Amino acid sequence: MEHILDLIGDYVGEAFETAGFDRKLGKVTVSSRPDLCEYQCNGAMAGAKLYHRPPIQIAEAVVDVLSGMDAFSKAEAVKPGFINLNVSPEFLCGYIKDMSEDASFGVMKTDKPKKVIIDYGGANVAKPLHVGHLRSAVIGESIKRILRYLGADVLGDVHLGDWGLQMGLIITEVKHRHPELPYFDENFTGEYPEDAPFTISELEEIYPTATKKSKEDEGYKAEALDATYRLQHKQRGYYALWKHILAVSIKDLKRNYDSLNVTFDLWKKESDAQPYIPDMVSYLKDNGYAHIDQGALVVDVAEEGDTKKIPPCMILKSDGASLYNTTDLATLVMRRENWDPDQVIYVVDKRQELYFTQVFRCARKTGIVKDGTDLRFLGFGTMNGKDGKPFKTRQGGVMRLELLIRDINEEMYRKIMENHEADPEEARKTAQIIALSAIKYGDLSNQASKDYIFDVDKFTSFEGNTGPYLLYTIVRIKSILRKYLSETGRTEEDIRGLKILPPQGDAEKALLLSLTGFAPAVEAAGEELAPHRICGFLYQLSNEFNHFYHETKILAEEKEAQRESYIAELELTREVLEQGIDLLGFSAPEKM
RNA sequence: GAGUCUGUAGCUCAGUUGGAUAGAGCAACGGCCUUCUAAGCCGUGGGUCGGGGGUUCGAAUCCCUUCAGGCUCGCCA
Repeated sequence: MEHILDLIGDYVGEAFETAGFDRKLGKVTVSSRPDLCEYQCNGAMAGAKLYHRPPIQIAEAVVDVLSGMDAFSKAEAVKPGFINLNVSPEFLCGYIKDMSEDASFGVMKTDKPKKVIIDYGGANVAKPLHVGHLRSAVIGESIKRILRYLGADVLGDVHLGDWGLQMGLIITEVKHRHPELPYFDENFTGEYPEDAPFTISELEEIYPTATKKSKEDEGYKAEALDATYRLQHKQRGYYALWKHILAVSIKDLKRNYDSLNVTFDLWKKESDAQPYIPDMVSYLKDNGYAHIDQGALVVDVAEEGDTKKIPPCMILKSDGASLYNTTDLATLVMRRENWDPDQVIYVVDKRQELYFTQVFRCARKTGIVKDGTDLRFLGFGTMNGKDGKPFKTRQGGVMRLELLIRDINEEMYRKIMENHEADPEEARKTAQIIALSAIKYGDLSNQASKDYIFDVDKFTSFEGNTGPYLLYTIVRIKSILRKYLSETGRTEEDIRGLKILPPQGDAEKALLLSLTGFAPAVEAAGEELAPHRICGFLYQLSNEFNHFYHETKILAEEKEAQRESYIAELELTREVLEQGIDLLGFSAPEKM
């Protein structure tokens, strides 16, 4: 379905052509001066040089043609050479009708779906999620939904950190506490227990304890290194214990991500990429890509035109061990073999940008990814506290994500109970829904690449440009629709068949005009990987709706056809808003 | 030191890729609830878009310069 801007642009282009100018000049944008007009075209000014004529003359000639067209209720040429346009209510109504019948509200799905893997989440096994993980999860989830909505074939991969010294540390600490366990008996040949010898909360305590010990005690550290080595060489008992760590930890991570409404299609781990490393390393060596420098195996990735020296991409450390780069490159090998993606998007802290530049260049240069694979780095800024410094607990420690969410849920629950009489159980559920919208919208409404301030007070006050405001708007609409159904005895199916009439008043027209912005907003968000574009659209739409709501008696409207038209408009607004917040990764309650 | 990002109202942020008089929300002040949810709506005040040059019909947006801050800069992830 063609966008309204293109549709109008076609008319204006035609008018340019009829008046004797290039139709390319007929590009139309939403007006920057809504007090003057709805849409504008600046092509006359661009054409002034081309045709050596004053822009206003060109504009006037074009306006002469436009005035005869049914699509416009106003077309005028203004001072330097602006062409100001209002669309006719009938034209707008026609577009809205098409939009409401379109399954994706006018969004153009790609006919050739590309295969995309989004690498987000960034969780580590045996470590609780903390606030630092929030942005990756929230932004990545939204990007996944947006691209999928645009028709791409998308896989979200959590890419779990489950390899390396951290695992050795945990195993060592477990060994110290329970040396009698069969995992540490090298002569043990039987079946290992099915249940893990620790719970998730024990696991979360074991890791920091072990880290602390290893820093203070050389012997302990050596033990951990040894355990890591044994694990990586799949010593039976260690490997079995590691499996327990994974199982316990992943179960807990899933629970946490679920509570954020974040889901992954792939639960791949760093360890899954390990088998690809040896072949990859020999490939890099044999083809002359990698060479030894200062004892380490590296691939040069400097390119002409670099504004600074880009250090080489290190493949193996001077002790021969692999490192993060190795795993990430091997992961690309694995992804190519298993899924052959056209695009891989990394949603990670922006401080890793240089590092990923190295990895991307190395992957392209060496053919680890096929030509044309689009490797995208979507770096996000730091989540800061009110003081502008990285978000911390009151004690100055790292804030666990679970606790942050719980705090906001509590605060929300308190607010609901304070404002309304509500069933406590119902209120708990509603509080969760609203709190999630507050957290996610607070993040997504900012540009991802910028640092942003996570102000708990602001988010729990829920006024203005916030998630709860959007939910409130949706709930209002739902409430009216419910009442309409019960008054008329009609079904939700009936509502979809109601006819939309050309808008009568300014508020109604503004609402419909605002609705037409859905497709461009979603497409822009997809192209720029920028969910905040959708936030901006939804906020504007909500404003227009609330304005319309206050000006219009909907259920009390006397003319039935008009009332039905209002209801149909409400339904479309609701559908668009709910689709919009779904793309952001949250949903609306029935009441609040 | 080099590179890079950021700088817009007291605070938090937008600004549709160069358009007209730079917009919201908080905070401040003033209105609107016997009528579809007031978590709302309407209004008032608040700006040298860090500073300075340039490009052009036209700049918050592009170029140069300068100031301030953040981040990064080979064996961590």
